[in-house]
Amino acid sequence: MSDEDFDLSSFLPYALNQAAEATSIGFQKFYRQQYGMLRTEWRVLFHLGRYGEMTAKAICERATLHKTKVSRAVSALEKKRYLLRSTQEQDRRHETLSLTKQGLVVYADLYKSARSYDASLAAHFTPQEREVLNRCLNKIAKL
Amino acid sequence: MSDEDFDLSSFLPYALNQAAEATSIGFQKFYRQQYGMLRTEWRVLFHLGRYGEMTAKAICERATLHKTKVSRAVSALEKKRYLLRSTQEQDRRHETLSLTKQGLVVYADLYKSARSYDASLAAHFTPQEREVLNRCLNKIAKL
DNA sequence: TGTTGTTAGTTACAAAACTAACTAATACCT
DNA sequence: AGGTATTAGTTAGTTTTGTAACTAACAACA
Repeated sequence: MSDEDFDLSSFLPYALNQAAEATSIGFQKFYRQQYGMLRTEWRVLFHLGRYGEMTAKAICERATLHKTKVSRAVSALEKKRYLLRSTQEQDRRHETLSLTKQGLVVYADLYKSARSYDASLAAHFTPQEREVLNRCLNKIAKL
Repeated sequence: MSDEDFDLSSFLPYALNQAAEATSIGFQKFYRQQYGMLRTEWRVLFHLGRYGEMTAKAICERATLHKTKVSRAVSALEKKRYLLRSTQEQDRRHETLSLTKQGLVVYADLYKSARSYDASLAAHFTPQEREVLNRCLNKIAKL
């Protein structure tokens, strides 16, 4: 690659950020406008809805999120009555988080929105492109 | 796709964010640790170094950045003596931004780092994968 | 000329994120 | 048992971002 070809759009961290931001802004309206949620809150909600009850620590690890961010998201979701905490008896440092009825309803709605939003993005690509894109992104995320 | 297959790693906005964050963290050490720069500052510096002098407005448009963000980055770069502003005579609302000698040196160094960092990322993929990845990301960014 | 509208860029205030220090519970080791 | 180290999670203070209102310069047109 010659020097002239290396502009920002071919610099992977930049291209990833631009693409990530573009899609995030589009999806925000579902969780932000409709439910007043922040991105981290949506992620925590999704984790609990999709994978079942777990501790904040487990969410941190699965989502690569810092514990302070998760702690605040959990508080916010609790205040909205979307989740419940329950301290584990055998080790009172852990608290199991689980969605309330209302939380499950919100999750179900956002889950549907996520799927259809994802489908609308996917429509711009061939199945092969989607496969490559998905594989590469997940590989990068684990670097 | 069945419901069970739709987890976060296959949700494009999420996968993009995770990948973007992973690569950004890796590249931060170059501009942040070495030069105390923020991401927006690096982007502005790169624009001026790569494409030559231009106004803040032009940078906003090329980089899809909000004007307040650019305004602050320009002030920071000016304070570091990496760039100069000069008000255009024919329309005194515009100011042309250009890198100082020192700014050019920093740009050259970060440019080299960016290229080698990018190459180290690219090494994980086949030329074909890189091509698909690049094309898809730039397409998404323009949606 | 004067009024209205637009544009480039800045500033002020509020929201959100990051870092580091903290608390409370438990484990480990003597 | 008692002291030290870890671990889960929270809180406090700073930095960074986002939003909206602002200033200054110019344009357009009566």
